[in-house]
Amino acid sequence: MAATIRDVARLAGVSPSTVSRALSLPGMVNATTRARVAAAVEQLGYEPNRAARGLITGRTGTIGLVVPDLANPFFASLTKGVQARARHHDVAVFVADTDEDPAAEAGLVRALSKQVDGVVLCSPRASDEELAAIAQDTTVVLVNRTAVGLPGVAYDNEDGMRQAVAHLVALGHRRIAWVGGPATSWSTQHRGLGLRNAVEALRAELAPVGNFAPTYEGGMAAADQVVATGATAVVAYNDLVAIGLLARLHSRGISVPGDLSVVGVDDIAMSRMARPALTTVRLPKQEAGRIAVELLLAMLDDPESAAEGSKHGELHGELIVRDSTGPAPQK
Amino acid sequence: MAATIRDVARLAGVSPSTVSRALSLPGMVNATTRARVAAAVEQLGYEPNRAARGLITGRTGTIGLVVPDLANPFFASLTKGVQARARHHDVAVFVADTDEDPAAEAGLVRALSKQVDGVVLCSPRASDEELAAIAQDTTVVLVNRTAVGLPGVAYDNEDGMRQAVAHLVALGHRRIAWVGGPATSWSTQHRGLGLRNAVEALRAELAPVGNFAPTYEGGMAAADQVVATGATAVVAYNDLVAIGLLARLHSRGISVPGDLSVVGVDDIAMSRMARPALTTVRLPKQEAGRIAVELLLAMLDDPESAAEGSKHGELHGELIVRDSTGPAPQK
DNA sequence: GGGTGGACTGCAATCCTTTGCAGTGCCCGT
DNA sequence: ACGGGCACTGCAAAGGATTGCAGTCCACCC
Repeated sequence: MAATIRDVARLAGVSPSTVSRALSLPGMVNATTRARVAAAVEQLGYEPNRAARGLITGRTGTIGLVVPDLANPFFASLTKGVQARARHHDVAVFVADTDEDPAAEAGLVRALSKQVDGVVLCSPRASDEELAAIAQDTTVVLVNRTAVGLPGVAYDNEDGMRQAVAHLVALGHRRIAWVGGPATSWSTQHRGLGLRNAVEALRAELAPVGNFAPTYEGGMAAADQVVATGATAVVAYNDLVAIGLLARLHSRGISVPGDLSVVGVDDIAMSRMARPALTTVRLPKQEAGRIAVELLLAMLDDPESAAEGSKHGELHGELIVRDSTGPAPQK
Repeated sequence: MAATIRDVARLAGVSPSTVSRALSLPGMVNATTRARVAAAVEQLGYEPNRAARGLITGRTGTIGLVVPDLANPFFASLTKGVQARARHHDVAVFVADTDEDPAAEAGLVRALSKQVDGVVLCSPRASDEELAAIAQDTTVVLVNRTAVGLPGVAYDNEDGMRQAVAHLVALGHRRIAWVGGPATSWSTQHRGLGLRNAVEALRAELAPVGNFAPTYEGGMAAADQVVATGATAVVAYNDLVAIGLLARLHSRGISVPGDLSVVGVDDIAMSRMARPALTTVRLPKQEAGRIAVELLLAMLDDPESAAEGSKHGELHGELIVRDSTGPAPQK
């Protein structure tokens, strides 16, 4: 059906080898020949068969992306970034969604590894050991976390938390509650740490209320405990949790930001639509996806750089102040 | 590196052909031979090389999915459904996001068509002619709309709108505003039609306020016009628009549902987090993705059914009543 | 006992492209 | 005038799996 390299060769009056070279190593063929080949390619609408090319080069021109949940806007943005960047490099992306099941990750990556050159893995919960095992199968770039020995792109959570705390302290808050996400989550750990450091540096006080699901429901569940801490401000694991807090606080008649200021993390689309619009630390999600792709592709092109390992991208968050934070209430 | 079919053949003491058959046409090989092959496969961890197989069978074991915007929760859910179902069939999914640029669709499908067996296309804006042209390149299943001669899965918008109107009329509303999405959108047209029919059947009155972007901003922009119609209820193109309406109405001090009832369409995650929680027509988004995959795979397995054309899936929406609708105000 | 058919299995071609190696022809230097 | 080198091009193998065709072997029938 589709034109093959032989058809092009025949039409251009050259051998298939020459066609192949004219396309991939233009410097190696005479300009006039190259033009004839180009014309034939054009006329026939020829495009190299990727399977055949992959068979011989060992490369598929495809990368995989594994995320916990596509329906989560955070991962959707990430996916968008990955996809856009990959297309820019003429690389296709297989996406796979683990449905928030960390156990499925390893199997998925293994299955994927046969069909792709490498994978971008977003695995907030897995341990470093599990990740190391997964990385045996194929070239892996982590996103949204780091792990020793593995390349990845992550956010500077400490810095983001510092910005949030500085904002709250400037508003007069002294006691700040912290609603963590899943205990095993890399981000929870780093955000918690960043918060402790920031609070200490600014002579405020942190009131952690434990670990909750990183969802709207998680936020609803945490709200009453937040109130019980007596804090005048709260930092939530992410925006979904913050919005859950907002909902429960509202139904309890607690005013935000009058009685309690709320800060989220991520800046998903929903945040600016929340009522009150949510103050949050914006994470450049698409950017993370883009950088992960660049990192992965660079490793693929030059395996040395992979060996040298631990290539990292680090991204900074930016505090977006909206209406959910305000001056601390006077006692 | 990885084991090939010849390695397996050697270990099992048979020819590569027999291994191939043992795996894909088990009935053709002797049970004991098959067992030996199976053991060898197991021991070597053999998996057929997809590129090599694709080269000869002409099938890639991959389908494409083209959506306007992955970051839109509606399409994210759809993607999730497609992806899950495809994995179930051991088929990989390339996803591509057109960034809401209908002009990019054709090119994207064409590029994709070289690498996939077929594509699931979500193209709300393209004309029937454009779609027909696109479908030349490869096997296409439409999702979220229909077009003559092309298979697709769509929602019964008329029915969904009828449910919404029946609900509103039962609450005493007689004049219902309608905020349409992009004029060229298939869904806008069908929802508008369904609304007109339903309103007529129930002796109410429709007040269309025109076409807006299918976004939060679109809803904000439409709100004042909705108010100006004097309607006591409004149906929005989708939930995003409805949430935008909610925001603007709130800032104008118009009570929902006290002064005005609001109904959306889609039931995205955000809707139940809105304030007030949004009454909406829930569309089975993942289900649509799943069915589209089934349809596509069936057409691929049996091209006849493709020729017979116009295979369709139809899905029904379900009205989810939350807090944004209430009794019509007494004049 | 020879012939026929059935049940398996193997051979070899094929899918399409890339790439190491071996030309071919020409130019230039000596 | 001849050898060497350069620039370019072609040959052929390779990559891994599938499949039409042909072969082997055995059992069974007449």
